[in-house]
Amino acid sequence: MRSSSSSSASGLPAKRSKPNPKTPVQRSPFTDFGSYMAEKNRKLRSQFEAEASSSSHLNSEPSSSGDGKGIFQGVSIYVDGHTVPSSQELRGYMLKHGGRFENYFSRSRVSHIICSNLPDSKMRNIRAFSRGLPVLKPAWVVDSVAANKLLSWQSYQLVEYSSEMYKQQKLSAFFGCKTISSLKDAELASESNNGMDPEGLEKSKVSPLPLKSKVFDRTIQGSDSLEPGLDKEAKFTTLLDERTKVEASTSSSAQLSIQNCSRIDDLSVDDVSSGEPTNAECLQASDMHHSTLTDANFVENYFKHSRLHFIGTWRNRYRRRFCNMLKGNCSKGNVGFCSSTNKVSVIHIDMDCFFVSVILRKYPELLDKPVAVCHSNNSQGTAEISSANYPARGYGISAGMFVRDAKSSCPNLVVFPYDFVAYEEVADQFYCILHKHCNKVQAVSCDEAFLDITECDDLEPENFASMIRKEIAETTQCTASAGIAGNLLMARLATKMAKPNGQFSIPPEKVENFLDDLPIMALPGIGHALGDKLKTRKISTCGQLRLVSKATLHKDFGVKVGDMLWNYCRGIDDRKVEVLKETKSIGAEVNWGVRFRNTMDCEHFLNNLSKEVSSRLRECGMIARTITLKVKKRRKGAKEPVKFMGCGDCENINRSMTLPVATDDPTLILRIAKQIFASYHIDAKEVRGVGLQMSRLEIVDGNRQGHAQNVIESWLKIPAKVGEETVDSQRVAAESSSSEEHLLDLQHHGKLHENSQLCFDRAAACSDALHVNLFNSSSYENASSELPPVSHLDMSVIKDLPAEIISEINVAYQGKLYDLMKKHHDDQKNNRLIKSLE
DNA sequence: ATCCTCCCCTAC
DNA sequence: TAAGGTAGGGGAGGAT
Ligand SMILES: Nc1ccn([C@H]2C[C@H](O)[C@@H](COP(=O)(O)OP(=O)(O)OP(=O)(O)O)O2)c(=O)n1
Ligand SMILES: [Mg+2]
Ligand SMILES: [Mg+2]
Ligand SMILES: [Mg+2]
Repeated sequence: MRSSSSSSASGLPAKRSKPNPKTPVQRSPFTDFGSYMAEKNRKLRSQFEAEASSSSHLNSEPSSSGDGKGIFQGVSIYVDGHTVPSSQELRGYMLKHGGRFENYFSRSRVSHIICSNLPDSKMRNIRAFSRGLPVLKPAWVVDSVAANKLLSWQSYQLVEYSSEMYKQQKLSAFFGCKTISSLKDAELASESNNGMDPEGLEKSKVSPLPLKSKVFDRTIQGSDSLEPGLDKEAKFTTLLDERTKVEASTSSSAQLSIQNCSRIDDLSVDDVSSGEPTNAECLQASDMHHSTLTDANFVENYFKHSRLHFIGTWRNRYRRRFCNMLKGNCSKGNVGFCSSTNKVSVIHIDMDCFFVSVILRKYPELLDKPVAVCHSNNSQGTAEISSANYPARGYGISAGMFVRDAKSSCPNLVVFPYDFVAYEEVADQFYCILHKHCNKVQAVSCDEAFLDITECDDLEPENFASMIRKEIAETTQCTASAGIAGNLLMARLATKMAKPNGQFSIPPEKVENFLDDLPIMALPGIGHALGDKLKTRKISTCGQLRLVSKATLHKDFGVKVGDMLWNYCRGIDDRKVEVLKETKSIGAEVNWGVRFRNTMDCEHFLNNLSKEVSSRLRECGMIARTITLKVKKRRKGAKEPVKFMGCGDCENINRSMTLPVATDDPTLILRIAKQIFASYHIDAKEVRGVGLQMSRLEIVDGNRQGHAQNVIESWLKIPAKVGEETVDSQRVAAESSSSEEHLLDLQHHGKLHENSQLCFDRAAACSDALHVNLFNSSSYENASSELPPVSHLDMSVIKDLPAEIISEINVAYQGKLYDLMKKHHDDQKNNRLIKSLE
């Protein structure tokens, strides 16, 4: 009540509501959602007003210049990197003149980013990082103070904003013309696809409709289509022996030829050991961006192209975009109270061959031809298939398979490159539709969710499913399939039966029969390891698994896993449809293209990874106490991996360290990571993968100032290590002091625990938290950042748009549009009321 | 018992 | 050439 009224007061040109709800009260944005949104909208409004006033060079905020509240009223800056004047001075200016200063970047709390000139290479990062907020020179603040008014920021921009490209993309998605969306990504595979790739082809055309060409026809000729009517067994058998990834050292094929390659010159290092060929010497000149040896910015570039990174990070983007939907959807609904009277009804819905379906919207004539999505079309290549459509699956092609294996079983396979922006858009549309029709949605992945429709009485489950599928197909031009059953397990199994483009219901009385011959591997939670273990016990179907006693299962697999097996093979599943639970860990790892010549290379990489992890923590508003370094080390005797630039057969070496105080400081994370790495005592040349994971998370304190003080305070309370009274963090970090290393060893052997905290010096705690972040600049991550502020939208126009489009725009604005529309609606009523009273 | 850390396993 | 990530569940075993 209270919060919703205050949010509506601040969300609008709230001239007649109280001028400014007192700002100094800073509540945690994450504990009070209403005020969080209110604050967010307030920020956007002030930004809008600052922009609007730019032509006249006057601040349009009526109160701010007149009533002494200060010229920076409503302005909240984040200072990135070193500036002149210093960030502390800028902070002083802001606070003195009614503005705010944020120590940490947050899209919701920052209205302007202040940054000094940077080298070109860093510009891109800033651009991505700014997320649509103006990036300005410090002079904007200084000059404004001097002029005693808020000056237009336009002429102080550090980065010119040309977001037109993206806006067009976004609009094209709304109106179903999909000509532009992947032009930019087309070059990805065009180089490798030898002109056989229809994506590359399209680049040379302007027509929105793909025309057939000779090359094109040749690629698709002679493909057989898959016989449609597969029965249950057939649908599930592929799951049994799909194991294709064997790291055997077949010496024959695509081994890299060892060449005399020129030494990399931008990182002059001369201690490359002689004798055996080094990592650097194994590379060819054309490898520029494919390994850590040649690409100083490898981490960022790698993630930009990684499909697994895309699907792995999607959940957090969803969390942010649909946070308001997640809030109202409390999962405590029917936990069995009403289920006695009303049978629980669950729908599982999953897009059909998602990545392929998305691209085939532009090539409908290929729908019945074998098509896959993959980085490479090279029939010798070890690139992995991401998704294969159903005709392709008829040839045994499935996700994770090497493209050379796929092409060898199906030479006519058409391969498309990735289009992550498009997947993101379709996923948004998908979830928009789900949330529109159901308030109990459990997101599983970017193309898959559970719905609890027990309380959607107005429609039979089957009709509900077909209604939703129809809307998804019409909106996204991609098909989804649905499973309907009495619990999550059976609904998920039903979906497999339903695919492609269908739906399937398993009523309770059919459950036993359905499961009898079902291969156990088809059960969720049973993968290769469990499958093998059961196979040695001569168990391969659910029917056979049912014959094993619960006690035996407990003994062999533990209580929880034993229960799961016992329940699932009987179709029992107690889980409820739930919203996303709180995050427990945040991490980043790279196990491809990792090749180091020496420790320096490795530490450079750790530096980038620390920044990456730090920025991910900050995006989530989290800090962490435990840092885990994960390293993959080439196993003794293992050859160069069969997969190009892969990690091959490795030993995993993981070790964690818990800090006295939670952090998100990249400098501190780096220091710990280096220490742990040093404690491994391994040769950097043997490293094939590196990861950093942060756990023991805490939600960041709303008041960062207080937090920073606490950190410093508690760090200062820790007694300094003997013989380490100098606090030169740079030096200590750089030389990786051997005493620290020993301390870590001791700790790991259980001799020290609390004392291990001593190995961090005070400088780390006091180190300046401001720094240049290396944010990911993948376009899908900024998907909604380059739009105009939501306050620019004209509600009277918006409200007349088709619901579909409103919904899309709402997603683009992370749900803020609906809020604003509601406020607009309420305000209209108020206006009328006020008018009638006057 | 409960909480750790260090794994392995699973899913997309 | 090619982009083998991410996060949660849970078991084993040790510390408390
Ligand atoms: N090993 C995997 C599994 C999945 N994906 C990506 C591509 C898929 O399109 C998407 C969704 O995964 P699904 O398991 O839902 O597979 P599909 O949607 O492709 O096929 P299906 O029709 O079986 O759902 O995730 C991937 O890149 N690599
Ligand atoms: Mg799918
Ligand atoms: Mg899926
Ligand atoms: Mg399984």
